[in-house]
Amino acid sequence: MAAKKPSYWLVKQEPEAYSWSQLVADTVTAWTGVRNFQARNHLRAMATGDLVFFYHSVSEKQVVGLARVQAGARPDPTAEAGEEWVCVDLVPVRTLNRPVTLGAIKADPRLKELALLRQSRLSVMPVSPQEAEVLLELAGG
DNA sequence: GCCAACGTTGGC
DNA sequence: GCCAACGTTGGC
Repeated sequence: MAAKKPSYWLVKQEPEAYSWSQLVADTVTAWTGVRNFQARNHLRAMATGDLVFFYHSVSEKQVVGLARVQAGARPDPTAEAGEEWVCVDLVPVRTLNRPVTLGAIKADPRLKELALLRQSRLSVMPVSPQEAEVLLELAGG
């Protein structure tokens, strides 16, 4: 049976809280602490092998890396008992050749529907295959 | 530092 | 169930 094509996602984090370089150093991290229902639903929809753009918010405002979902959603160990938050395990794939800045994303009409622009506070969001292709192109391959 | 967007909380 | 108040996020 052929492997299912991976879906693409984007996660947002302030580099001061947890940076891409920290993920590279850790080699794997549990993406815990998401406390928003919409973001949680996106986490739940992630499958092993899906690819995840890593965006540094606030101080940098740029996509800096590409990660992969090592294991799909499982209960978030940092959640209070009785709550139903989930997390996924992310591993770094590679650092982008060139970071893709928020300005560059805004300037590209092909990315105008990107959830990052339309819902600035959402921290986990889907990226269409077409949008992923554009992001990778802007990142220099 | 400011402010807009938006999610949550609590009074009614 | 509505909505004002409040807290947080994140761009500028």
